[in-house]
Amino acid sequence: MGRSVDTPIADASDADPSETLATHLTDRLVQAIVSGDLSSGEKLSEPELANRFGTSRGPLREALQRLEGMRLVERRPRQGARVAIVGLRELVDLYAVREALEGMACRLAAESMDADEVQSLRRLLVDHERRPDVQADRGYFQAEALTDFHFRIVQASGNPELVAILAGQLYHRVRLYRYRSSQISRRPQRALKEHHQILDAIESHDGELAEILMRRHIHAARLSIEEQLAAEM
Amino acid sequence: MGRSVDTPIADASDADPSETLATHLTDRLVQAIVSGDLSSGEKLSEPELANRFGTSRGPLREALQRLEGMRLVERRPRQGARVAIVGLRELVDLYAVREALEGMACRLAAESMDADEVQSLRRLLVDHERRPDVQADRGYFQAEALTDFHFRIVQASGNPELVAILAGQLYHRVRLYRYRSSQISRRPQRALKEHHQILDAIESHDGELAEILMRRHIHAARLSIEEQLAAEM
DNA sequence: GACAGGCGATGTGTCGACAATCAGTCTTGA
DNA sequence: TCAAGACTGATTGTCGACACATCGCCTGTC
Repeated sequence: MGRSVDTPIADASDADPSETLATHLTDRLVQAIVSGDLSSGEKLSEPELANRFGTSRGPLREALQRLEGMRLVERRPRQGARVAIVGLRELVDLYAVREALEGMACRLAAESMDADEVQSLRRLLVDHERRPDVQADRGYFQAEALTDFHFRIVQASGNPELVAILAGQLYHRVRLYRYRSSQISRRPQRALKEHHQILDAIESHDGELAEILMRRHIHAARLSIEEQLAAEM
Repeated sequence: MGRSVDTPIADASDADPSETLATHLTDRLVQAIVSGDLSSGEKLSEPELANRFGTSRGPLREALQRLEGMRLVERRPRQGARVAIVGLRELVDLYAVREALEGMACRLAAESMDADEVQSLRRLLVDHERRPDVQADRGYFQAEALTDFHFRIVQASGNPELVAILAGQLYHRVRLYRYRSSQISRRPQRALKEHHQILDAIESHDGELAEILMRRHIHAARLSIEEQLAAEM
């Protein structure tokens, strides 16, 4: 299937051994969406995107299909695809689900995590502490930091169904929130401290406490969002 | 919410008004899978299925993609698609997630459900009571019954993210369990009674109690599954 | 001046075709 | 006899093309 050599778009690295074009496109589209390159609610034209990424509409359609599965885009039968809109209202619902799910994950993690893993997570938190934005007491939670700590706890839960739901779609949607600048995370120092407390509970294998702390941690963030939502109206 | 209200669809049988071939295929494949027509772990050949359903590989591929999103099939890059395998082990994890999520849904439903909806649900339970398999004290929970009661409570939660997760994928996977004959539901009469109790709590807007009862309800089922899993080994 | 209806252009849904890859079988050598 | 390698057949990933629906614009009429 002669991939023309003159395609200007320099794909990260072609000759995908176990990856397919659609997988690559999916990743790049996710990146483009959460980074804001494709803005919320924007119409996604298949021919244009296909041309932009140097492929045909086939793989691109498949990628869009996957994004729809992650609920990052919404497709209407003959109207095309649009980037999903995640506003404060949706974020509140998302955090409510996170509260239930991550609370559960945290309890499971506390029951099964070994000392090495706890050590590794502790180092992660120490790393976070040193970041300049945290030192300035703002901006901690966004981007990878959220994913890092929470994601690793979720993975440590040992429940693949749970991991699939949270890491497979919920987190993507959370990242899609368009104004994810400063609102979500109130007081980074505070959040970081809570992370330490959660890890303490995990370290002592106190599942019940770990769950309570994680729920409270997320609940606080949710309240902060709700407050902001109320102020907005 | 976002459903279009202005489409006065009189008859939506053939001549797809707002449906596409891929959606039809998705429904039929889901049906074929949960009904056991396509057995667990079976290899799904694209040409064969396309021929069988009278379409080309394009829409079929899209349908498979969606089934992968529901985690009803697993696709490996160049190896094709297989029907997912949901055994007792996976079922246990699934029920653990259900416990957390439906408990939450039940609390929300209790807080927001009005008298009419409660009435309607009560009628549903009375209907279930009259079914012969329930009278014989076996077989209650399977198939639509599960979907009916639980699904409607989930919908009443008013949290679209929650609905998407549970109704959009988790329930499909639960239905995929291959030996869903008698094991899951222990004592239908008992389960039915619990359903009534849950509804009672919802009726009196006691969210906390409703959540506890629902969690206990699902937890009992999970314990039953775990027991069976232990016995199997 | 505003609204309804027609017209063109773009886009989506669907199809068939081709190249690379994978699974299974057969052959060949030790 | 068994193992390794080559071959054949089928299947997947990808592409380009075509019909119909949808969107936006223009025109004509009230």
